[in-house]
Amino acid sequence: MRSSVKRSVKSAFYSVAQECGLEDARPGQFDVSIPKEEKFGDFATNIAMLKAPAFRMKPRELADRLVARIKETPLFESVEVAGPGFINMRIKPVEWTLALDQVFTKGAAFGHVEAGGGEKVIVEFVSANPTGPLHIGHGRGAALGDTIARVLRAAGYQVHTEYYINDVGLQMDNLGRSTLIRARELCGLEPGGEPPYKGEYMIDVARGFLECKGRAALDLPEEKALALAREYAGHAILGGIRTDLDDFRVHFDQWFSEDSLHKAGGVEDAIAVLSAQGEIYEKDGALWLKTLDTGDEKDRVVRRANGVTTYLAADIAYHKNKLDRGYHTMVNIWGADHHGYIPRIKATLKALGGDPDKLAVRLVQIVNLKRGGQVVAMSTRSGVFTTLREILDDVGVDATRYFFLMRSSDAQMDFDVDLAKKQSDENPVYYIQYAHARCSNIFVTARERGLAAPPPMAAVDLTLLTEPEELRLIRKLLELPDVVESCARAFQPHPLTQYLTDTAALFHYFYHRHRVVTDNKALSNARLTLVEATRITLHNGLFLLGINAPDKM
RNA sequence: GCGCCCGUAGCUCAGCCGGAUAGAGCAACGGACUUCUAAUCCGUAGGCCGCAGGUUCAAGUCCUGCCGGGCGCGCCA
Repeated sequence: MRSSVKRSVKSAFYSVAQECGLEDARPGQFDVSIPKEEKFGDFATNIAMLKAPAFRMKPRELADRLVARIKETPLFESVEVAGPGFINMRIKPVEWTLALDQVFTKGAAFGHVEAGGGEKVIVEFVSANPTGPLHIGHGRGAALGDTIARVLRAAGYQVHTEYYINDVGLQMDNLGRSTLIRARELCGLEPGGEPPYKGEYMIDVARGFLECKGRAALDLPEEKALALAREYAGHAILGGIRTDLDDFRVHFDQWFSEDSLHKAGGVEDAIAVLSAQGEIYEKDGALWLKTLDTGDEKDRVVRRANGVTTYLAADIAYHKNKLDRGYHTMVNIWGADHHGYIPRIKATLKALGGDPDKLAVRLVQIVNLKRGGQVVAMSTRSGVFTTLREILDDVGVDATRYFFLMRSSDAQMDFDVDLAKKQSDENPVYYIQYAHARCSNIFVTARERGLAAPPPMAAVDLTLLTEPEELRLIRKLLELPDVVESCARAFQPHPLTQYLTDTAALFHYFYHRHRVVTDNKALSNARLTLVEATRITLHNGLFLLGINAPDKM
């Protein structure tokens, strides 16, 4: 609906421009927004205020002339100038009700838009080191990345999701060492030091290691035992991570191993290419990448003096790999503590001849865990953290996802576990789900009364929907495509949660004022159709958030 | 010291490219179940948008400087 209005305003603009002898005037960027106050109409535009100088007119004067033209479109009931030069437009109610038809013709695809034009996008997220279970902070990134991927798909992009596994290096050695130390403890042997990873989960990993490889593994030479432990523990922990993510309804198209990158020579290859471009130089025996001129604070080492490549080198190779795979846009969801990394990867892309703007990094701010009113600091190394698993078991998938998604990702948040548990019944997600269940239940009642529910479209006269509560709801339902598009553009899904809350509120409001199933069969059919449109909208919106839409609660 | 994020109702947070009288949920208070689910609805109350300047028809929004909170500034990953 908004796009139809925008077209009308544009064509009015060109007409007026011609009248004024300004043939080459362009409307440029202007707003067609939904006013906060209903009395201002269905849509408002600020175009007259923006373009008045170009026409050498006062805003209201230009607005008057535009109004005369806009009015010619039969879509509008009224078009008027208001305030400093806003043009307020009201759509004929019947146009709204008839537009409801698109919800049914699109069905499960209602809300989808073509904005992406099939462009290839890769969304990389979570990518937690396989050295411990996912904690609550990873959960936030997982919910965000997965939902961004869903929204981008709905917006017409070809989306690939990926988890990058840092399965090499010092941390994996530490993991292996922790496993061996815990295993020796379990066998009553001299542990041989403190485990680098102190979390209790390491004891379970060690137990699994002993069951799988046998006690004899401990008698192997240190190097062999370590390699065995490292490999076993890495797989075991990654398996747990996959299970947690599956249960959180987060599924990846690909799990990309850093180790595979090394083995395929990708890292050396990337360094060679960048060297050939003159982007890498040698100093103090190490190789440095020129990142300074892309906004970094200093150049960065990619290969140490001892010949070992750095973490950055692998990441460069990984992003080169993404570039080579032909993605138009690369979305990375990172923890906020990695923000210093953005200039480095952008520098890499630039050096490789790619467009640094292809990389869109969304930083996820810290999740502070609150328990008994106390903020608990978390650290994988010390083993003090609340796992995603624990939250899922306590709070449930739906509420947890909603909780993470209802806030902007770049604001820190406190996750008050006690509150989330205690007040789970009052979590706003239930408000939306309840609206959906209510829709379904109305159909049950309607069928009991012998009505087809939802009714076949041919039997429905939508123009019977004339109550303000009905029209308000219809207007909101038809906003979904706009919301999806703007969420996709910003890589930011949280407006969708607000939209669904608003939609549910308007539905509950309608429900309390009007009976759907009555003796008036024609009206009942029209209202049942509205209920079905609401149900489809809520269902599709919840799906984008990865939240269930129950038929019964 | 430098860089990034945040500061809006008692609490948790929305407020997009500047637009009309700054919103939602929770908490508080008062109402509504013989009627399709009361996990709902209606009403009341609650604000120096951190502070100070600047830009303009218009600033919570943009710019500058402070104040407060968080994070980052490794030949760690």
